[in-house]
Amino acid sequence: MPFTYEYPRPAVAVDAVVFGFDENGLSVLLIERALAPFAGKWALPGGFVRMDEDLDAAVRRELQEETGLEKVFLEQLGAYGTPGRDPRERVVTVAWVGLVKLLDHRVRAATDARRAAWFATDELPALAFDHDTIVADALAHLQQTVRRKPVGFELLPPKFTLTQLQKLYEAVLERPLDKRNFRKKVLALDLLEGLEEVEQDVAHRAAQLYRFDMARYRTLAKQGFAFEI
Amino acid sequence: MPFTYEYPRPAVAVDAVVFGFDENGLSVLLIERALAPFAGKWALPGGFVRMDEDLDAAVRRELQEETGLEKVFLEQLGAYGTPGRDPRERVVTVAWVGLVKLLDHRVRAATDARRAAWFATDELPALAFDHDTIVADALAHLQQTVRRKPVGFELLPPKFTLTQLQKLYEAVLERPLDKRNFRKKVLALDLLEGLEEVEQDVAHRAAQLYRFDMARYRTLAKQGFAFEI
DNA sequence: CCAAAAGTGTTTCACTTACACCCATGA
DNA sequence: TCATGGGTGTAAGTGAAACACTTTTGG
Repeated sequence: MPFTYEYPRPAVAVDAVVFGFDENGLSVLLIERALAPFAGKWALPGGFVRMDEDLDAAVRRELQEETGLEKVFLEQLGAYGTPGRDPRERVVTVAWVGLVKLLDHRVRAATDARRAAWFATDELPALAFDHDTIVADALAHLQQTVRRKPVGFELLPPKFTLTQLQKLYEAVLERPLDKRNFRKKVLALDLLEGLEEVEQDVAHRAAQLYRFDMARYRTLAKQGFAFEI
Repeated sequence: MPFTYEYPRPAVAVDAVVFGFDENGLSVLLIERALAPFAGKWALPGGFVRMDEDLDAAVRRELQEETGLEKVFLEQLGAYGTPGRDPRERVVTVAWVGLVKLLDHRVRAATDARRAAWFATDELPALAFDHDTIVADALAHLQQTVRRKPVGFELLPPKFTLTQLQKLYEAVLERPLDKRNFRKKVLALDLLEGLEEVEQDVAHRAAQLYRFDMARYRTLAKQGFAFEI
């Protein structure tokens, strides 16, 4: 069932740079390519856009199919279309940055039909296509985003400690932060709701758990918000 | 000479939101559509990407062909690909934000074969396709960019006064700025080079002219830079 | 001499930064 | 009782914001 056009057309694809976070730091979700080109290499999850689906629907579908992830927080990163970036033919891809609560998703991603795995951002293998560039751009984008929106919380479980939150910011910004100043500033945002619970099963004083106030979160996310830390 | 593919493909286009600035404020360059759909409506300059050209090359070519503009400062805004955004068929467009020194280009743009004209950003007509949305996103992008990079200077003539620069920032940010604080901050950047000349033919005290130091400009543009004003 | 815009400093306040010790808990 | 991370306050410095008058020039 061929499709014919008067002028040649690039193929249009989507790719996702999905970040997760846990005690080992920041990770990116990759899949191992089964087919040429770059067979055996790791690459970003993604695929071709269908004619009747929006770009964000396409990337959500591909994430679901290839890695099992659903309900991912996604922002568009930009289009990559240099001729030759795919050796087979001209492909223009629209790249997205995704954030997930890693612990929720670790197992499902690894047990899918295609091999999918999380890689620490400081130990990434060489990737297929121009995906190295896209991941580097996505990291830079995340560093910017984290200062403007409280998206950090997209990466944490529903209940978390202030130390976890600080480690997350340190991992994204790649620099150490002062504990007292960090707590002062983040609590001053009036975004966190302190719970009556503490973490369990730790060999030291148990930390208080927090969750974030969704209403306040949406207000801040909409207004722009500047979290210089 | 038809082109046939196994699966259907969207068309891939580029569109440019080019901003200019003069004594009347901030303007956007539009072209009047000759053909359906939206014949007679104003739209962003743009067109389809050729198979052998990069995305930024495509937008530069279209700008040259449709408006006469060349050597425009361009940044990618993002991809727009919702099905139905073009009533004829599926088109994914990659939008760009451009900045030009308006006075250099005013005449050429208006004398081209197709009708092209500058519109003040606060008096835009209803645009074809989803171009209203793209322009709104481009304005938001410019407001962000202007705080992070000294791109404001892309919009001014080579020699300019501090008042012109302040008016530009006021137009982009849509709020008044304090004259003394503005001058203090912008001069503290060590980016401007004061000239021995003053403006001519004004009915009041003539203002000193400045130009910007390209080497310093590139340093700041690369480093990120934060110009909160 | 009048109109119009250019040019110029200081004070106040808020926020950022640097910094060190005691506390609670489980092993 | 020891090891581990949790939790807390203050002082100094820096940067932002508010604010009004004199100067220069051409008409």
